[in-house]
Amino acid sequence: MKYDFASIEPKWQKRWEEAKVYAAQDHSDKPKFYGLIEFPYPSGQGLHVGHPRPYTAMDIVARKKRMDGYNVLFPMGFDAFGLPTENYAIKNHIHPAVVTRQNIAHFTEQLKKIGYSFDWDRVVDTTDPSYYKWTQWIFLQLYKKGLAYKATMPVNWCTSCKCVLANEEVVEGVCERCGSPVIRKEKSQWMLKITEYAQRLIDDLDGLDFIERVKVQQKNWIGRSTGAEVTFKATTGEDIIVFTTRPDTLFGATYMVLSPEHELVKNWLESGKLANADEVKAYQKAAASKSDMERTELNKEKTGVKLDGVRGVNPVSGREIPIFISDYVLSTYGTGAIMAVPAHDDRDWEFAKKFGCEIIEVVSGGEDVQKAAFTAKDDTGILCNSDFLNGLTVKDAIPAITKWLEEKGIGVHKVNYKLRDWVFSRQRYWGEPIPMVWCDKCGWQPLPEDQLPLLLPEVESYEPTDDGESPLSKMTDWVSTTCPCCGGHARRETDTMPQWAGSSWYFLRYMDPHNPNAIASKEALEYWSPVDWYNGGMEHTTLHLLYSRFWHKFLYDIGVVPTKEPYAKRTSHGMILGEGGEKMSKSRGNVVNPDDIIKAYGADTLRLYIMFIGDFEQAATWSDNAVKGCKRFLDKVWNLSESCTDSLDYTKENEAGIHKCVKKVADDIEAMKFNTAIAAMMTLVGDFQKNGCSKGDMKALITMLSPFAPHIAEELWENLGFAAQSNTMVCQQPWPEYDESKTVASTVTIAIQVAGKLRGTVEVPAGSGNEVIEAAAKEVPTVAKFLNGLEIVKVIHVPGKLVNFIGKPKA
RNA sequence: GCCGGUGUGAUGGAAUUGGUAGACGUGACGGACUCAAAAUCCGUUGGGCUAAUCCCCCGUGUGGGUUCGAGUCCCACCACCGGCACCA
Repeated sequence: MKYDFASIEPKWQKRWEEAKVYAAQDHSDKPKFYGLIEFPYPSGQGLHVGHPRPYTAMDIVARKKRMDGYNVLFPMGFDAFGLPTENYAIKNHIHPAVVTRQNIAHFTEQLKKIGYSFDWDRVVDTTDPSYYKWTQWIFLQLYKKGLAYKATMPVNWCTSCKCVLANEEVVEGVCERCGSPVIRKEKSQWMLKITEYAQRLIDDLDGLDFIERVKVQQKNWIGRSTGAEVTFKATTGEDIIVFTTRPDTLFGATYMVLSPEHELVKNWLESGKLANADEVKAYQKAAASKSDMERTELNKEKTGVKLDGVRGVNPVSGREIPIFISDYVLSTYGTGAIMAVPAHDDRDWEFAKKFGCEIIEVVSGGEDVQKAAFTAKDDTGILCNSDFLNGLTVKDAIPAITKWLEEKGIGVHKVNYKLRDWVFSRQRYWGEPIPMVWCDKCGWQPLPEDQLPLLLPEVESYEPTDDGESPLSKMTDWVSTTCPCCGGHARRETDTMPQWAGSSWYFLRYMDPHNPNAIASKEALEYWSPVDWYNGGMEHTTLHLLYSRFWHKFLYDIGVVPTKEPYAKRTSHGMILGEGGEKMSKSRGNVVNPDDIIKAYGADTLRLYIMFIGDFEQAATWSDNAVKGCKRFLDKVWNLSESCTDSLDYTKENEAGIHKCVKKVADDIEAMKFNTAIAAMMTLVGDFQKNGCSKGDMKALITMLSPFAPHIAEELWENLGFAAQSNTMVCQQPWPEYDESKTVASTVTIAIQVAGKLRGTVEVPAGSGNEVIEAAAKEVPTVAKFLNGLEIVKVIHVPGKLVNFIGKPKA
């Protein structure tokens, strides 16, 4: 009989589903394992080969854990709100909900064809009102704790999506999703105070088993820096508070710079303090109209305007210094104002050169500060021209001056973060409505919880508008409501939540997906938390992964979830590139559709290849040819099952190899080295072909293979009679036993080196003593040749591996 | 500029963490089977030297170093990839 994957695969998919073999148990004496992969956005194009890489990896892990006796939760769902669906709906005049339903059905069908062991009874869909009810509920809790607030500020505006973006969604000045330019727009937005959690988001990384680059990237993004806030006086009497990481250089502050949007500038303009008001206003206007792209452009020459009529006073030297406004000082970081120390900061130096400001060296040890700034922060710098700080190292001067400033009441130690609050409103239709109501009398009021979910209304047109109003604002019937506080006339918030809302807590819903009374029951949360292993893409490190950690910490604080962190372990997979090593894309025409591979070779071959393709964490290049190698391997396994002997014992020649393979594959799965696990099984199959094999040998092989290629494994399990015998499927089997003593061969090959160079090998009985090995080694002709004329001064033995003779020429 | 990663045959990638570099797969070449092809099976496949699949020499981005021994550790550099970037 031939290996007929096309009939085998649907057969077992059906049987698994009917027997619900992959359903997670809510109550169990077994230890629990919660394995999670990032749920997909169900796009119209369906799955591409990038999806199965993480899914197959976690599926193998989940299957292995079941074989190890765990109660496994391995769920799947759909992150279905979002712009592509909305845009597709607009173009094709179909309601986004209908499009979403179709896409989810298509994805589900495709995923089932690959044979994943998902618990299909726990599917979540973020667009389902019974789901987003709880997304809205979490928002209300955030609001009640003061962590959601409405603020008017310049925000990122995508010119193509016609929608605001979070900082995390802007990549190099363009929209992360569509690549269109992002401009700054003053808008009133719902914000989430993620900054309140900045320190905890850094600190709690320490206890987590996350791959290092994820931790590093999150820390960089949060961007903690320590320094001091120092109060300067303006000659007009106001305080100007600046943030600096180098309070030690305070004596070298020769001018100040405020961001163009700084409050004091407005005040001075309004009160007529500035002689060059027109010039200042013109600069403000120019800065405001710049896009993010222009503002962050590299090597851009510094611009700015000196304020005429107001000066600052250096609080330590008492000197009057000029004040500038410039867009190199950001209004959104620190206090929006800096003291400029051109001698010891590159940016200040550049600005000072252009505007002719004084450069005073206050840290010696570098080159001439008139030629370049000396920025070293280590012990190489010694303070000078700094009164009582003179002679101190930078490291010592920072705490000294900070203490002094605090005593004098003109400065405080201060920590700042680059992380900004999360801009949470979107001016689009296909998202969760924000459950807030505006009353002219009572202000913003949260919708009472018993009115959740606040359903997304049916609308005629969901087109975004140029003026930045949500499509929902046109639904006057829906918008118009009563105030929950005073009962008077009120208006609903018409913006919706960003895509990241639903995905910030979905892993909790899997624990108890149908609960109408809570995001999940206390018992379910206690039992399943935390996620034991979460695999996902690096692209979500400073988006979804950070946001969901923030939400989880908040839910922990209000007593909803039992753990501080949602995910105990985080791993990440590399991308699958098209043939030729380029990113797969429709325009390049190098997209591989998993359906085609399944049709031609079967799902098991697809699974095997996608895991064999290379190092799981690195990018890998797709190769149609290499797929065939995996198919050939499965063909060999199939043929062996038809030629094996009836014995249920391991064949003597294969026994050691099987035991080694059992250990190797188990270890490799845990370490996500699926490629070498498969290679080990390929080698074992080669041995079976050479030595012949028994049913018992095949039983071990099939069991090990089953997490990787589950369909063929079930079929062979049945064909060889194991199913009838045990009345189980192979996926319910325990992992084969490993006995180290069985792997010890009777002889070992010892490498022989002379002066560290390989000169031959020798076969000796296992456990031979050093003398025996040395004697045997010296007999080897190629070795003897090199030892001839040498006096051996030292012999190094590596047990079971190697012997190395060190000699010197005989006198 | 700062942070992180990677660099090994024609090719995707292995190497038990300092101990026989190139496992396993692909491709290529040779052979068996076949009228023939496909499929399958067997063999060869880093470079040099050679009659030789004997032996020897060279070989893991480059240059140094530590070590009996380095793809692996240290120092300096080069190239590519990713993240952050006027964050005071």
